Amino acid sequence: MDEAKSIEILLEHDIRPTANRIVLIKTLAEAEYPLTMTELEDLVDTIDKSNVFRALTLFREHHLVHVLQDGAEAVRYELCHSHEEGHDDDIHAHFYCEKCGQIFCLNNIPVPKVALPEGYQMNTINYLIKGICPKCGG
Amino acid sequence: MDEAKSIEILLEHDIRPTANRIVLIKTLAEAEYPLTMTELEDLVDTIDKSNVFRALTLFREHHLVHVLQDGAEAVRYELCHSHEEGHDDDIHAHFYCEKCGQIFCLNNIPVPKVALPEGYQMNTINYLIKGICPKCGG
DNA sequence: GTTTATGCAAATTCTTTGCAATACT
DNA sequence: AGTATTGCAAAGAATTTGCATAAAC
Repeated sequence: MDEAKSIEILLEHDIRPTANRIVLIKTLAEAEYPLTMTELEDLVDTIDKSNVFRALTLFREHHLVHVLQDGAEAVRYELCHSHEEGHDDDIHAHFYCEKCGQIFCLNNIPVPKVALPEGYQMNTINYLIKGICPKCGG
Repeated sequence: MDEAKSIEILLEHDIRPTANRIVLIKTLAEAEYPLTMTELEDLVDTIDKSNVFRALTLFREHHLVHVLQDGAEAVRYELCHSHEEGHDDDIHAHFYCEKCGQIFCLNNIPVPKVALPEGYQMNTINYLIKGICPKCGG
């Protein structure tokens, strides 16, 4: 992505296009997969991590980036219901409430499967729906 | 869950049923949603966190628990492709390779949607397929 | 008696904040 | 001038390891 395009994107989201932010956008755009903050830090090691952090926070607030693997922000464990080695035939959907932060298991909603491209072998699926739960939706 | 059942589960997975592990299994089984390590630590505050950590690692290795929100273990950012406030109409599937740890965007695989129970409002979906990527699958 | 599990302390890593200096309008 | 942005340093939080003791087989 060229600089002009980065600036355009920033302006579209009402963010002042500073030099640092332009580099960050460019780096994010060119990455082949979503980056962690740390990876982004390492790719643009001219920018201090506190600033990377603040830029990403700002981008999120302005809906310029979205966060993958949730907003619960953490590794979570639950018991497997199936007892076979290697895979889990009880994969159900989960719901993450963006207001109260709680995770709900939607046990009776099986995870829909998709056809994978050639060469990919599926083991399990994380299907996390994010939104507002009944309690918070009032 | 009673103690006998916890012991049975541990033995089924070839794990020695020590007192600590029995408590951890019981706690995980009774939790209404997947727990973070920290939450588990707090629920069973008799057990040191290093031990909780080692027990969970063991459980994972023996396929007794599975990990939600991936094994990349981290919050990741990527550019939004849609520019509308509040939601993202470019939600596509992601693939996490359990061997090399890389995340792949499956851009041409849209995330399948499911019908939510009454009261839940969806905002976005994380659809993460875990398995082995073409490179690692040889 | 040998192996396995545990607790404590401490090392790492990752995320976040305080503050003074700098850049922008 | 006044507000927004930045870097540095350091605080917090979460995860992970080393090691000596205790428990299990």
